[in-house]
Amino acid sequence: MDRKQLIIEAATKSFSLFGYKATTMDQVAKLANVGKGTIYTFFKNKEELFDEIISTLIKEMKSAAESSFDPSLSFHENVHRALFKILEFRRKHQLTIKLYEEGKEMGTPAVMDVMEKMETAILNYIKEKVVSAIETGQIKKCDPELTAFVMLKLYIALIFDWEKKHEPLDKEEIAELFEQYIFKGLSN
Amino acid sequence: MDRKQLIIEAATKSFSLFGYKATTMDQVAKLANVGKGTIYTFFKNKEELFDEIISTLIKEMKSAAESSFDPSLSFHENVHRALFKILEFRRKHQLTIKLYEEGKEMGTPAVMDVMEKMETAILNYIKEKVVSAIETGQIKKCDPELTAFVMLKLYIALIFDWEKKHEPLDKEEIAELFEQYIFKGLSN
DNA sequence: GATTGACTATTTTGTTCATTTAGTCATTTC
DNA sequence: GAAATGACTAAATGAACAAAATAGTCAATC
Repeated sequence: MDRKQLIIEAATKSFSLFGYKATTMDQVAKLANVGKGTIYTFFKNKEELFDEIISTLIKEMKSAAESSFDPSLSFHENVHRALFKILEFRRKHQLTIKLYEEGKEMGTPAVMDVMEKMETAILNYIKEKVVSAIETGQIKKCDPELTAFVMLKLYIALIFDWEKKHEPLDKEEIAELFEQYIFKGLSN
Repeated sequence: MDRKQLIIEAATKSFSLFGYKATTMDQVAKLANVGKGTIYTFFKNKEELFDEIISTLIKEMKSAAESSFDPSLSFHENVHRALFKILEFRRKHQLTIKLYEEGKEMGTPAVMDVMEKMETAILNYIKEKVVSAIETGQIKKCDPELTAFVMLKLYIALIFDWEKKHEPLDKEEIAELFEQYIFKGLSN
């Protein structure tokens, strides 16, 4: 039985359910059916355990997005597919939501750090895709970094902020809005 | 001498300097050279005094935006001018900065309420402009509320969030980006 | 009748002390 | 003897209480 994996799974479960701060190492040990000391043979401390989980999450997200990417399709279409994948992914992963909330309303430093890391990873991924879309002439010339930033902010605004005062938007609506605002433009 | 006005001015000064929570009614009374009881002959309580100040601020913001509106220019040029005026206003005004900070890092309920009220006022203003732009056929048919929301979020992201990790964008750059993303679209 | 500031009830803040928790390490287990 | 463990410690957190500050009142004053 892979003890390290057991620990990671237990910690992921607890972080997803209760957040970073409210997860104790005793709890993780108990959940993993492992002595607390064992955790410290694999991870230097709580934050490093957390970091490993997040790094894995980032890798999983990237490969989920990548697997939905089809170079024979248009950039536009690929953004749709990647968006759908990430949206599905997000629903499955309680963890991201929990952490986003904890970062915002408690400002737990370890969580803030990790969210920044995630944001940077996502921005770099989008940026890379934007660069190749410009190269292949699929979209207009634009600043890739700024464009990635705008796309992510729009996404976050639609997913998290809009829900605060309105009915949540479903996958199709979000994809449609992206198309309307970012790709086609409002001008007649 | 208009005692009510003196109170409002003193309170505005103190809110701007110290924020809502750190402003005491004793302080306001002293600053206004007025007995504390006098404040309560004009305002039911601290929050109502605060509300009156903010309502005035919102009115001032609206008229600042309105004054920058030029019907001979295109819709998107006007939207940009109006939004920029509002955000510039917000930045210049010590009070809004202080309140923005207090809302974000202390979450003072009265401040949060008021910030929401401000955001709603801005959103309604944009929405109204979007509605008439759709009617006059200047932009495509779209959900005015969602469009106002997206525009405001994009502006805030470009003006406040982008600066956290990059060189600030100037007025012209922001205007161009807004046109590029929202109005023209990225598609070729 | 308007104004006031001493007064009160409530909230906020500071402090102490008990509990919880991250991380260690001597002991146990296989 | 290497890996695993959980009782242990130092540090962080939070509960409980006391003290201070503050919003709002109201009888006295102008």
